[in-house]
Amino acid sequence: MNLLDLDTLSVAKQLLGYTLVHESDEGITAGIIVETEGYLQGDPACHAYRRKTERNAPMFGEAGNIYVYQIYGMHFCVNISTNQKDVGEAVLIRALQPTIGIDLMQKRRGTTSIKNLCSGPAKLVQAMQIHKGMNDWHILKDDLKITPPSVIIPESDIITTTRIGITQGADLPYRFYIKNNPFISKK
DNA sequence: CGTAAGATGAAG
DNA sequence: TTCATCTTACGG
Repeated sequence: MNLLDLDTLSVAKQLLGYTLVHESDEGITAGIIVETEGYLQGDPACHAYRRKTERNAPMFGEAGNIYVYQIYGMHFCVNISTNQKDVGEAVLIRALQPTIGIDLMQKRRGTTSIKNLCSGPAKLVQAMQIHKGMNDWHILKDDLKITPPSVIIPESDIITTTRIGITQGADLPYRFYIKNNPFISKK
């Protein structure tokens, strides 16, 4: 079965353990996805809740389409579009456990603490040098890609909670992370 | 058109 | 707890 054929919340869970890799001009950086959130149709926190606009258009692409947006005027976050074409749903990547190119991440982030490199959606975007030009790239076909886990994360090691930093839909249990992992976005 | 709020992070 | 910072999207 193909990961991207699943429904959005299933993709959000199964993405845990996958490695996100960016082959940039400066070098390769990579990290294990340890925290995700789902954004669905009918969900008021979803950028595609109301209608398709220039900003959220990548969410309506085929599953695997990349959606990068700017928030608070200074930060960027990265999502992977899910479901079929023309359905505005996606999974937000919230945290990585750094594995490759840690020196490069430290340089880009301006900090040496490994735990502080990718423990937040805007942090990992900076560490991995993800940018808006990646909109409409595909997560299996381009220089920003995912590779499967060597060991699948068991269901019992996946924690489900409400999402972070939103006011609408704050009660929906659409956030997932790997149990006991020290690299998630909260202490 | 004007403007409030936003899927954050760092510093105080 | 505050603030930096600016685009998007909604209301008038």
